Amino acid sequence: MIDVNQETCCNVVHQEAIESVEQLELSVVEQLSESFKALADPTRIRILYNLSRRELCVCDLAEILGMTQSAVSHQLRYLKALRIVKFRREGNTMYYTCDDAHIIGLLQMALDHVTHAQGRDE
Amino acid sequence: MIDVNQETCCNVVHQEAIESVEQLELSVVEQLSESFKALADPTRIRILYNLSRRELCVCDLAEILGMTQSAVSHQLRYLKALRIVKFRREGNTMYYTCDDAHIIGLLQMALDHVTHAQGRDE
DNA sequence: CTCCTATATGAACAATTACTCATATACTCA
DNA sequence: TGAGTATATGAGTAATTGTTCATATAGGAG
Repeated sequence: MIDVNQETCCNVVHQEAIESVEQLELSVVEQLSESFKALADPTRIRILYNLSRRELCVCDLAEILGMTQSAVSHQLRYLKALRIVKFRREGNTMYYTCDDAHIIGLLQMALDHVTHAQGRDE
Repeated sequence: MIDVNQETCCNVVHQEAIESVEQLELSVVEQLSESFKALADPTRIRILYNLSRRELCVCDLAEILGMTQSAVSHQLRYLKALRIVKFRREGNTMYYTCDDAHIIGLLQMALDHVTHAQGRDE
């Protein structure tokens, strides 16, 4: 069965191959990329790593990361919007934590790979 | 012990808190973000998902994704540079696969979370 | 109330990104 | 050789992103 309507590219589309993989729903793909985007930036990785180990205030994070309070605060806002970090107020000070098992799991899994698979094939 | 030299932010840096978390090496953080960046784009997620299930040519991918051959080829170059996808030539046709256990593991873990934890607290 | 401090936020900007378009490359077949 | 095809790639572009700077908000101490 030679197939139809592919303006996309070439003529040698393997129809059977195309149909053999069940596609992900686009909303699922969006959710996936949302999670990975949160972890795709070095600053956010370091923030999440620290907040997964200990409750810290904005100021502590700025000191640890060697970044401005504003830069840290912007990233926290991003993570807050995704509900990845939680926070509580104590006077003027905001304390943040990360207990998102999903995100921490992804981070830990990637970390295990990087720190373990050293000196093997890659 | 009140601490020293923090021009970063406020004066209420919790020295004990800062020192309690062992920091990641920056090179490790870079490697982590490299992996997550690869998965942070919907197009790449769909490409990797398909290539983890089956060997496909550029043309098939373009058809599946409803994108131009060029766009797909650019993303494949990106993934190739990170050694996340492999390929073989058969005449004019390039067949790509993804057997990177690390990346597939991350993708699968995130996918499990999205498709499982539906209707619970998030 | 006023001043001080910790954090949040809007605007601006440079860097990066994902795509399009045109073209180059590399292979097949005659 | 030369035409045809599948893929790769460089330049250009619009959109996004991570930061800085200046300022706003909100609570505490007096």
